[in-house]
Amino acid sequence: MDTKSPTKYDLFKAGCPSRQVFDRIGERWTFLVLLALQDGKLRFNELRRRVEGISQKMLTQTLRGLEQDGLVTRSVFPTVPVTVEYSLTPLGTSLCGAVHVLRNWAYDHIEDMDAARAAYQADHPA
Amino acid sequence: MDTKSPTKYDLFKAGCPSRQVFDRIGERWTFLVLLALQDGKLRFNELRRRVEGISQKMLTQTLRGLEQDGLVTRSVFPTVPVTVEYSLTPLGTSLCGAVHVLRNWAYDHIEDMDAARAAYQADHPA
DNA sequence: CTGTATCCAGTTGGATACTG
DNA sequence: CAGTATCCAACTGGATACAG
Repeated sequence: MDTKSPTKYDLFKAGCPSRQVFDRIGERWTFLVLLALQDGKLRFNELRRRVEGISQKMLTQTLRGLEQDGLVTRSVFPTVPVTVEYSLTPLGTSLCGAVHVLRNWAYDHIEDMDAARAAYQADHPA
Repeated sequence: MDTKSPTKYDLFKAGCPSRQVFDRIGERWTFLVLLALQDGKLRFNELRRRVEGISQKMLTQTLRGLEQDGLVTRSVFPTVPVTVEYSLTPLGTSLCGAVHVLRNWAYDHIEDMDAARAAYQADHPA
């Protein structure tokens, strides 16, 4: 059991590991960039095209965050113009596995959630 | 295989199930409230005390979101003053399972991420 | 106790222009 | 190609006051 004791890290305390990771994952684009890289390395603009709706600014920012956390590797090749490749680190690949569980849950239950929202609207007239 | 085909829901398209669920989970307090309820029903102020740092406004807002998505049930008892209990629905309990995978990943790998951030700082002097 | 309503400072993130 | 820099409109969320 590698998991730290609840005494050291309280789930409901600020700054616990869960909050750190969920803060990163919750950044809206992070999990998409992570999943986009799971099949192998991609260049900046390839990523940009792959993830619908992401702006250049947010892609840069998201990648920097992932790089800092040791989840993604940035490789620069001194071609002209420059070539930059991004790929998952082993840690990033590992996180991807956990993200997939949530992703699969989403696909399997989205209709239940949609139905619940419709029912809620019906019960709560404007 | 219940998972919908990639044709119907493209992971990288706006509005796909993953984005909807991650948007909700990513709301900073959502996953904490979800996990706080996994051991049974709680009242509003019990939840408030359990989740460190959440404001009354955000707790209300988070609970309304979870309720709309069919993840949490709100029960009002006409006592004086009023008593309100929140509990997970089966759908919410199901989501909790997926959230736990990510939570456990966080506990198991937070030190790797901390180390990566320290290394990044060392390599990128201000 | 369990909220709702309002104010407002801080953050987010797109658009745009520019660089090596 | 792969960014950086800047502006700014929109959204977020805490604090506070009030209510059933």
